[in-house]
Amino acid sequence: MAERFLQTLRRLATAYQAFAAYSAAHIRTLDLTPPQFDVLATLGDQAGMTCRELGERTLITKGTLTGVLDRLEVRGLLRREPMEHDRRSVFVALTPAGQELHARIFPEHVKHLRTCFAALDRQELRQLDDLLERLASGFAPGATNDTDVAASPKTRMIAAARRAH
Amino acid sequence: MAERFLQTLRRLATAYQAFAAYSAAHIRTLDLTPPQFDVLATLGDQAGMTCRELGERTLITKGTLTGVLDRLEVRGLLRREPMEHDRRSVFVALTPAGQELHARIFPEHVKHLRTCFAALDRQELRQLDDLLERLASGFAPGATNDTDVAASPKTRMIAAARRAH
DNA sequence: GACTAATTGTTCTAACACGAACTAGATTCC
DNA sequence: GGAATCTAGTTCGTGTTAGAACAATTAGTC
Repeated sequence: MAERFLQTLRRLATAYQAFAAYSAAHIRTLDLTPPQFDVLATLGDQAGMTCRELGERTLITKGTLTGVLDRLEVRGLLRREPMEHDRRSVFVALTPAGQELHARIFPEHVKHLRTCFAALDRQELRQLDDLLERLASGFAPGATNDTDVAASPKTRMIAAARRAH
Repeated sequence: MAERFLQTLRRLATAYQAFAAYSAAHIRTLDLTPPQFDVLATLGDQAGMTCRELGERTLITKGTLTGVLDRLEVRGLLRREPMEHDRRSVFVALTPAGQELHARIFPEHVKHLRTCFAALDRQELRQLDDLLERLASGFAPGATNDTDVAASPKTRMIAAARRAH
């Protein structure tokens, strides 16, 4: 058999793409972009964090993050403050308006996503978990993340998933 | 359990992201962007096709595709020809230089990707296939693709996977 | 045959995406 | 304590992304 793994790769990409499209379409109706939603989801119910930590969690590279935060700040959903101990760092947090928006749309979006997974029962979810984890560990060895290399590609609802606690 | 599916969602996104990053890093060393590689991989060893078909296969929306094709055309890797029967359509195909490049880098990239899947044996690949397919079918119901809605999100090595025949 | 509707590809806008260069501030090391 | 090094964010350049508006063309309908 010629390259059996390519079929699985294709399925992985297709499944992810379909899901991402479904999620993004809903987010757009909420008047946000997917990266903006990721930031909102990551900062929601939190005191705040530095740009560095926020970038690591959302997998948004720092260059991109500046622009995303700018747009949220202009809309009054987010604020930036200089850090006291380390004046290189910037502390970012949601404003009350941002928290309010998060509280309103985050549960709604999760509910919207849930239907995607209705086709799999609990045991299958666990099975899929297991396979995906082993797959990912195969090419994230120690994660040789020299600074930026880690947070490369575009994310999407990762933040949402992370907030499952 | 609060939203069991979110954990699986996170794994799915993480696995895909990690893979996409790994693949994209290699593609960049070949002096191409991922979408450009997708086009090259889709047109390789083929007579050619219309923009519409190319867009469907690579999941690149038509607006984006125009720019991607422009850049490949400028580099002499691709050519566009008017279609005879339907003068709305454009026929795109690789030039000899494009075919030569494809023949040189496509096998190399597949080889590079293969190591990612070394962690799973044949049976596990099949199992993963099955779960992913059922997952995707869960939210691609009839695919209510009124025109563009289908080809929404960013692709990556999808074309490579498709060319597994 | 003319009118309407649908399709193809391009153009345009706003937002991301990555890498690289840059500034300002903190650490290390001698 | 000062020089070399590292780190955090911003800015910039090129390319991708989706969506919407558009012109050109074809198809469907009467």
